[in-house]
Formats: sequence, C-alpha cells, structure tokens
Amino acid sequence: MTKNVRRSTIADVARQAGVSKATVSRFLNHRDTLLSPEIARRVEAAIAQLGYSPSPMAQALKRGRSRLIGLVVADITNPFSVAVLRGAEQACREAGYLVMLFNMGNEGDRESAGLQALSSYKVEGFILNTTGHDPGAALEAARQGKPIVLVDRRHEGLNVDFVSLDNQHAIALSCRHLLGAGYRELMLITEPLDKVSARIERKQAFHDFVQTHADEVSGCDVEAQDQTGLIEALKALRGRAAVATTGCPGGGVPAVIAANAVVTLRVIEAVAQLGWRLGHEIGLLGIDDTPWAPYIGPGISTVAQPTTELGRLTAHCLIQRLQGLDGPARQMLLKGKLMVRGSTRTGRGAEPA
Amino acid sequence: MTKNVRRSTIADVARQAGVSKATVSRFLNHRDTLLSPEIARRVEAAIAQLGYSPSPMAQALKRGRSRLIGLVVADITNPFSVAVLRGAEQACREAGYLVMLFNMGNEGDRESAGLQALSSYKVEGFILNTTGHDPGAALEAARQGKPIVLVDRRHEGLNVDFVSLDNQHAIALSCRHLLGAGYRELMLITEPLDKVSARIERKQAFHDFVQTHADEVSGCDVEAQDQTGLIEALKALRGRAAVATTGCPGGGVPAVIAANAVVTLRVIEAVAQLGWRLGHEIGLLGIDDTPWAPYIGPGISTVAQPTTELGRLTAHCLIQRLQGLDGPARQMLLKGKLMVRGSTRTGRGAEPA
DNA sequence: TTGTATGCGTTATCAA
DNA sequence: TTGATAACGCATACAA
Repeated sequence: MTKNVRRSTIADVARQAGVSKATVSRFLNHRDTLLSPEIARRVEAAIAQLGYSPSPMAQALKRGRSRLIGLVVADITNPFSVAVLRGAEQACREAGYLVMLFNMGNEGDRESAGLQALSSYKVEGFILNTTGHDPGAALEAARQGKPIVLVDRRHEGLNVDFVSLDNQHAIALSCRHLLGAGYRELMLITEPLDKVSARIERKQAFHDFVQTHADEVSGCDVEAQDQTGLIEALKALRGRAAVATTGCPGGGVPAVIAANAVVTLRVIEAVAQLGWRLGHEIGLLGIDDTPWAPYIGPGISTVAQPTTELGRLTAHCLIQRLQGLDGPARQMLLKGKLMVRGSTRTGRGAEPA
Repeated sequence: MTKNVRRSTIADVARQAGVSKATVSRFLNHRDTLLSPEIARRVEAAIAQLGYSPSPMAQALKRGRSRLIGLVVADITNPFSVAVLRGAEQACREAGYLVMLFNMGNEGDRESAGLQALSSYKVEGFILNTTGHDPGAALEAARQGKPIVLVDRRHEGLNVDFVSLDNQHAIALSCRHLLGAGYRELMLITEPLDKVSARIERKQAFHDFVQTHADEVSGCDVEAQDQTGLIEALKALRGRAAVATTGCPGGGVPAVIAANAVVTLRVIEAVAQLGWRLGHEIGLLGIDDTPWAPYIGPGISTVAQPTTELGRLTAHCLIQRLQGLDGPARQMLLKGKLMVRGSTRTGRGAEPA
C-alpha cells in the first residue's frame, strides 16, 4: 500500500527471527551442517514471512561470483546466432543463471570491450560466438580461470570447450546427396573466409570431398563478395558443366552448395536475376535450414543444424565447468540433417524440364 | 605474467596517488567541482597507470543503480523481436548500459518471474515486449518508480511509454494498396488474438477500413488456428469473391492480409497446398518485411516495419526516463513502408494468366 | 579543498 | 552451535 517498498534484507530476517545475520546466512548457504532444528525453523519462517531473497549484487560483491553468464555474439542479426542464443539462454535460466548479452553488431574489434564490460559485472563465465579477431580479453579471461565455451567459431590460441555443427560431416552429406542426385559439377559458395573457422572448415571439407571423389565430380569454390561477382561465377560454373558432362544423366547441370543461410539467399537472388530455375538449370543446397526454405521456388534443399541443441549444449558445457569440472578442452560436434527438396531434384532419375 | 590479476580498486588508486579513497571517488563522480588541479592530475595519472575502472557491482550496491537495463521478450524466436532487441541493445550500449536478457519462450506466465530476477540485479529500467498476461511484477516495478517502456505490445493497466508500429496506418496502407490493385474481397488473417494488443489493433483497423469503404470492398477476418482451418477459410473466401465480383476488373480474385510474418508463411504454405498461384488465384500482402519475401513465388508484397528504429527509439525513451524526464506516458507510433511485389499485382491493369 | 568514517547486503573468520 | 565483526569496492555526510 505505502510507497516504501525496500526489499527486505538479511538483517530484517535476522531481527524477525531473533537471531544474528550470520545465522541466517548459514541457513542459506550451509543448511545441512551446523544448525539447531529450532533455529532453522524460526529462520525459515521469518524468510517466508518477509518474502526475503538474497541480493545477487551483494553476493557478487562478497564472493566475486554473480550467477551471471556473459554471452557475446558477433551478429545477432544472424538467425543462426539467435537460435543458439535461445537454447543457451534457456539452459542458463534453468540452471539459475541469467544471461548478460553483448552484441558486437559485426564490429569484430569490439570483442575485448564486450568481454571487459561483462567481466566488470563479474560474470562467472562466457559463451562466445565471435570471430576471435580481438582475442586479448578472451585470453585474459581464460588465464584468470574464467570458463569460456566457444560455439560455432573457434579462436586460435584459445584451447577451451567448443560446440559446433560437424562441418566435415555436413559437407560430406551435402556432396554425397548431390552426387546421388546426378550432379557432377559442384561449387561451394561462402562468405569471405575472414578467418572464421566454420567457413574455413566447410571449405576444407569440400576440397577434401572433391579430392577423394575426383573420378566422379569436379568442384571449385568462391568467396562471394558482391552480387555481380557471384553471377559471373555462376555463369562460369554452368559453362564448365555444359562442356564437361554432356551426355551424362542430368545433362550438364551443375549444383551449388551455399555455406550458410545468408549465402543461400544471395544465390537465390542471383539465380533469379539470371532467369534460371532452381532444380533445372542449376541445383542448390544450403547449409542452415530456415522456415522459408520449403517455399522458395521448388523448395530449397538444406542441411539443418540442431541449433537449439547447440545452444543448450554450449550452456551445459559452461555450467559443468562452473561447477568445477576439470579436464582437457572438449569438442562436441553435432550432426546436421539433410532436408531434400526440389532445388536438388534434377539429374539422375529426374527428367529435365 | 603471474596469476594474481586482481583488478585494482579505488584503494589502490588512492595509495598510488597518495590521496584518500574519497578524493578518488570525487574525481570520478564530481570531476568539475571541488578539486585542486594538482591532485586531479595525480589521481588521473594513477588511474591511467593502474588501468583502474570502477566496479559496477559495488556502485550498484551503494547507489541502488546498476547501469543495467532489463529486456524481457515474449519469444526470441520471432524475427521481429530480434530486430527490436538488436536496436535496443545497440542504443543501450551506446548510452553506457548493458542489457540483461530474459526470454520467456512464449510461457506467458513467467513474466513476473523474469521481472523479479532482473529486479534483484537492480536493473534501472525495463523494456518489455510481452503479453502482459502476468502483470504483477510489472505493476510493482512501475509503482516503485522503475521506468518501463513497452514495445509493440501494450499492457492494460500499465500507463507507460509505448513504442510501436502505427498499426492503423499500416493496415490502411495495405488496404488502399489492395484496393488500388483491383481487389474487392479482402480477408485479414491473424494469430489468435490472445489479448495481444498489436493483433487486436490490426484487426480493428481492418474492420474500420472495410466499414468506411463498404461501397468498394467487403472484408472479413480469421484467427488462424490450424492449417486445415486456414485452408477452409481461403477456399470460402475465393468462393465469395467469385460470386460477388464477377465482371469486375481482376475477375473475382480475393486478397489476404497476413497480420505478421509467421502468418504470412502459413498462408504461403496453405496456398501452395491448394495449388494456387500467388498474385493470380489470390493476392497476398504480409505485415513485416523479411529477407526472403522477394523470392517466394512472384515476390510477397509486405509492409516493412522500421524494426531497428523501433528498438532504438524504445531504448531512447527508457534512457530519457532514467535521466529524470518526467511527464505523462508517451506514445510513439512509427509508419510502416509498403513494399509492392508480385503477390498483389493481379487485378486492375494486370491481365489474369 | 581534502580526509575520516559509515553503510550498501552479503559471507567468512573468528571467539564464545 | 551461535554471534560479533571484518571485509567486498564504492559513495557520501560530516569533520577538518
């Protein structure tokens, strides 16, 4: 009713229960040991009556720990980041942690600033989905023994738990599917590598596959900068495919693997501009499933990442470390799932339109 | 080099500068008044040497303020929420605030839990994008004088600053466009209203428009629950349109307004299942622009919300309140922007395929 | 203009 | 088993 709504403190509880603050604190933190049942009851009642709950701030000041987890993400615009964030936030919350968010908005050099800001709030650990271009503060945090878990992107020089899609597997899965669908001329399109580990790994995996299947396919890759470059690359690809594989089933139709959802959309745009039809003049398979993938043209084939799982797993790793788990850095790679749709249905078994 | 990396405190600075802690604190907080230049220099040097920065936690404990802003969002899965979050986080960061995130994952009854968790960290104010089904804690916070700003969704009984798309304008814009394109039979499809103000307002605005233009159009609305219900509604709509407007230019083609991006996707799916072509057998206009809208079928016409702006504006409102701005609750409605694409190009002036 | 002392809400170290 | 009491890092009323 009145205006004075000061949250009750440990002192209030102590007074109400007729004991000392120390006793209340003990009840809270070491309930099991050292407590006469009678006093315990009184304290418990007082806490209930006053609706008391300890101030995390004061606890943080005293203990140096805060029940806070810092989450810094390179670009919250990226739907993949959001999906991970979602899983991680949920898992943290369930474990009694709150998430402090720092979004770098793709300014790679602000990473240290973010970590420091978060550090000053005594976050207990970090989940990082960043480039690692600005690793100073991360190394510092690691050195101080603050647990860090990386999602999706490794940092070189930072040997900590790492959770990610199994990129090797995802690419192999994609390539095998395209092979099975009759495509013989493949191209991987990624954003500029820019030292982002996921991009590098996907490209490497693609190279590996093409190398070990050199008798069946040929492949190349492009780092898509601008839309005109992308269009040129696609034209060149189709030229090669026509020459190389005339007579094959599927008649010289090439296929593109888009290394993430952003690229997928750009390829879709380019193909539209060229007036080609997905699944006819060109095959397309995108890494990252999206809600709209089924409805573009004949449907876009994708490899779906288990995004929420990735987020949850990341949080769990961190929380285990927070609870004292020791041991070498772990690496947890989750498998992607192939979603076959119309954009890769040309070729063997399908009649060209 | 060594392991002991204790952040330096105000006491360290004081010792280093040969002054008292109080003096250092004064330098930090009241630099302008009360300071001999000589001492100021010494303190400043010491701070620089030690790389000192104050602990926000300790400050929060002392002042009751924390440079923290609590952001609670109904469902971070929703791209619109993310876009707003992005703008808000950015603006907060620029103003020296950090964001604590609480995602309710669409569990409407956890709102109070979120506010309380955030409150205990002494966040200075709240940005809410929630249903308001569980308003207890919000009312409590407001009563305590903690500023709250609502985005996109009003809470009844909570008379605070509110930032949103101008729903009335967006719907009128949509309707006028459809009218101009020759559509005469309109239908608004929303998610179940569920007391969500944005949905209610859009529906109301639609009714208003239809009423005041009763001589030109007829319209109805549907709350889409499941996919089969949606399909039935679409069939019925097309039936009505065929009967009502034979002979009209555009020949009895109806149009649908999808009240948000989620609904848009569901309509797209339903239309695909019916084997209709967007822009031919049916018109479609969605509220919320998305990166994929141009590439579905002939392109989906949309009304784009200025999402980042909404987020930034929301944060600015809150920060103004934090800086002491008084006065009645404000309402800031931003205009949406019409993006015309192929899904609404049938009708007058366009020849049916 | 500067320093001393106190308290913010906890936890932890001592005695009792 | 419990209770004073001293920190944690900072801001401020008061004294100097």
